[in-house]
Amino acid sequence: MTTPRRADAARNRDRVLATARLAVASGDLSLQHNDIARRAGTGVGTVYRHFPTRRALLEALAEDTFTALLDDARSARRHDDPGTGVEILLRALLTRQLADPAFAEVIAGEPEQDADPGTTARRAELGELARAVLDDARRAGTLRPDLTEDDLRHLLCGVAFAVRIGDGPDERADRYLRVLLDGLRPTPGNPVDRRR
Amino acid sequence: MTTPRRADAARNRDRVLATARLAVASGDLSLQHNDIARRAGTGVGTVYRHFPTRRALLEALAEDTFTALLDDARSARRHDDPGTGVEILLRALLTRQLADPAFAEVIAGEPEQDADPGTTARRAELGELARAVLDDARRAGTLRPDLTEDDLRHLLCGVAFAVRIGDGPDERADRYLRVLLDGLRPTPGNPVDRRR
DNA sequence: TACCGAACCGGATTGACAATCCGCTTCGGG
DNA sequence: CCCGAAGCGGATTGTCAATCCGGTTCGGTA
Repeated sequence: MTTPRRADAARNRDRVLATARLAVASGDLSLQHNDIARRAGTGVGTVYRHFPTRRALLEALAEDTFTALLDDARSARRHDDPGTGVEILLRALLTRQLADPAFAEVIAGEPEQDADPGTTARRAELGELARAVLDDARRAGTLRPDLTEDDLRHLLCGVAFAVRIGDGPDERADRYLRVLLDGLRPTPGNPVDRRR
Repeated sequence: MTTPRRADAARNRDRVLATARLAVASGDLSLQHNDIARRAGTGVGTVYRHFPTRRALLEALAEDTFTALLDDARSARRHDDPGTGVEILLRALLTRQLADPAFAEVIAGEPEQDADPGTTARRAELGELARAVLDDARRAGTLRPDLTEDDLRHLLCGVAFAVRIGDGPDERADRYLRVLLDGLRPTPGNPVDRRR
């Protein structure tokens, strides 16, 4: 499923992908096969053959961003101060989502058995990296202990959602992220449970 | 648009609404007019007449929850301790969304000129109540000053989104909400700006 | 009660879009 | 150069959205 054997097939796949990317960039996330086929100058069948599903198309579109995020995560892990590592990781997770709506949709979904193997692998690697970064931070006492890496993924998808609502995808991202980061400290005020 | 003049019209409207509510309760948020008409035992035309739009239907479905939330907000405002007021308000905003997906969708959207007057009014009142509650809290120093009531609405829609992702809409809601509430304090650690 | 115009009903119909399937074309290894 | 496999395209079928109008029902009035 990565790259077709025949040259013309590869060419077509690229054209479709480019067209789809263009559509997303222009704010159209619907990714309708018929539409893309017409714009790409291919038959509908061709689009369906390469990407049997909207989700398949999304995942292909998100691949680059996902890979870039893995790099971000690795550099977060490499960082000496665990608190900063967490901040780098989460900020990257937010930024990448805002920059690439296709990626945002992919990462917000739960892993599925029919996802393409590449996406599944990347997802797994991200999970491991995140767990490592978070473990360090918890050990260092910079992070409340009751949140898993999936919780944080969910929360950051939530923040991305919050930023997308309303107009002006401006500095709100920073503001919202700061709120979240502050909330991640181990129960500020009193050490264990601060219930009113 | 509230209630039709003729008795049969009112009856039909109620039947459609009840059917739609049932569909949503069963997890189907698509609210397809044809489908609802069939299940409600009316013609499609009838459904379209009463609710010209999916959004109109959503808003009608959300009305009760929205009204209940206004009560919540009033009681939050009535509370003596501003910090607790905020917590009550935000917890209600989250809980109501999780309990009523139709309401969640309505409140996540920005106000539109073609929204029904009732919804617009409720939205405005909620805005005023929230602003009051937040102002009190800011004056009392319990709340960071750089967040408007819209920011908080956005953030809580984000948290609701985060909770909906993944399975088990269980205790995650509490956990996520606590993180947010902690993050809302005026820059814990140092008073003004704590940028590492 | 009987009448009548307005309000309402229903579903046939038109149109947009999803997804498949198969006869034809093109590729590229031998 | 040949030929089987791989790929192509779009006609076609099915699903659903949305409208429109001839027929029906309501309820105010005399």
